Amino acid sequence: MNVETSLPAAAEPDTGLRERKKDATRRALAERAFELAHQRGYHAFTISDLVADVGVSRRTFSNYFTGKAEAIAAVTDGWLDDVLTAIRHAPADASLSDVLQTALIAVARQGTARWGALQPMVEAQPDLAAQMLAGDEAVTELVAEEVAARSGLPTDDIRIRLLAAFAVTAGREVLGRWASCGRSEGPAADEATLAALLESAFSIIDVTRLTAPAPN
Amino acid sequence: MNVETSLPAAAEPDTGLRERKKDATRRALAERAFELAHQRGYHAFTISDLVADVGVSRRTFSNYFTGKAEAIAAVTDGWLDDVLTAIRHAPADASLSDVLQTALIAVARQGTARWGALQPMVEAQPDLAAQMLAGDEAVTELVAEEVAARSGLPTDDIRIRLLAAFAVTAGREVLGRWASCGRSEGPAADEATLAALLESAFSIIDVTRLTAPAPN
DNA sequence: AGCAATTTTGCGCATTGGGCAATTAGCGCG
DNA sequence: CGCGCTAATTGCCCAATGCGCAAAATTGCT
Repeated sequence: MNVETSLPAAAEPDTGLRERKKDATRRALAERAFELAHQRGYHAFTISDLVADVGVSRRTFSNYFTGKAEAIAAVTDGWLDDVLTAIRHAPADASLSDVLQTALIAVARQGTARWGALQPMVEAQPDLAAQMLAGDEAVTELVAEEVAARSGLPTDDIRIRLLAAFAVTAGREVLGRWASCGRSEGPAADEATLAALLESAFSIIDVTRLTAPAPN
Repeated sequence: MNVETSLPAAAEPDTGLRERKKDATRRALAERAFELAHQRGYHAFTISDLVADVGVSRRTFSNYFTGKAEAIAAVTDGWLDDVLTAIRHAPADASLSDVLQTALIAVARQGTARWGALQPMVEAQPDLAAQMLAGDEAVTELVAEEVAARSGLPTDDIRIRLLAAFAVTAGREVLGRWASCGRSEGPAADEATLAALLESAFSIIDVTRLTAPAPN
């Protein structure tokens, strides 16, 4: 439809009222779905309840999401941008490992509160878990592109893809542990714990050999 | 309801007719679901069609699977056992990296044919993709236990878990590329390609520092 | 204001997931 | 062999879902 290449459009590709309204409904639906699931329980409310609360028709919901799980999972939509911009803004001479860790710290700071409530739901509802996992795939794809651009290797290099996948998985795992266990100490100790977890996680990967070409 | 429902291929804790019949029905449903999805397309048949083919009631299907996706995904149930036994039977002095690669080779040999047909379906149907991803989580858990036992580290060591997750992801990725691209050469060349892919994949991880304890 | 594009909505329907109770089929035991 | 016991299958049912379709409402642009 639109030729994106000629437009700068860095910040706001479309500030029209239309887009903003669409965004608003989408956000409202996702937000309320999350809240309802958090308070009443995942199965304790129907899509009809949700749309009644938000003030749109039952049919409109289906225009935005295919189901309850997708709506709830959408509350994490913003986190992706944080990760990507964090990667882009990283100094050019930093190691890939450090870049990814920094990016994960960024998203952890902002997303912990939500994750604390989301994590138990995800673990209890296979529906939601599957949805989140599927979302991770998309995130991995985008992270892989960033990492590829930074490393100069092709996007479909298997190592790039696996590195991105690792980063995403590590992020989820670290965030989960951080949100659930280190809640007793102060914020300073929390930051230290987070960094330690990340370092431990990334200690099993080695990106120093990422210059040679790959077979596929 | 994930682990216990997988099909016991190697060991048979219960050889009663009852269990064997249950296994048979489950297998038949999964198998036929896969076939139908393969031939007609994922959305081109209903559960009612499926049960009519297999010869059980509509209600019985729901006793085994929660949906079409779960049934189809169940055709890969056996692969898990191959991976686990491969890990267990590996020599005690082999490096973790090698052990995992060998295990993946084992499952690749047996599962390629199926995967060749499954892969496109999974990519086209988000339903299925989510289901497979969710299954990977269960597999990761079991692999993590094996790896933990072998390395002497606790199962919930974050590095163990991430290593297992990496292995599973790498397996999926390598298997996918291997099944889709290297189909022109002979079987010997295929084996070489597979080994090369695996080596490339595992080149980004480093398990030499896995002796020190982890913070969490 | 007026027209085109897009979104929202109401209606309807095939499909689904699962609770419940009745029926059937393996299994152990005397 | 017959007889309970347990576990699995089935039919019946209904709330909930996902989505196609066309009408109505809203926004963008001139």
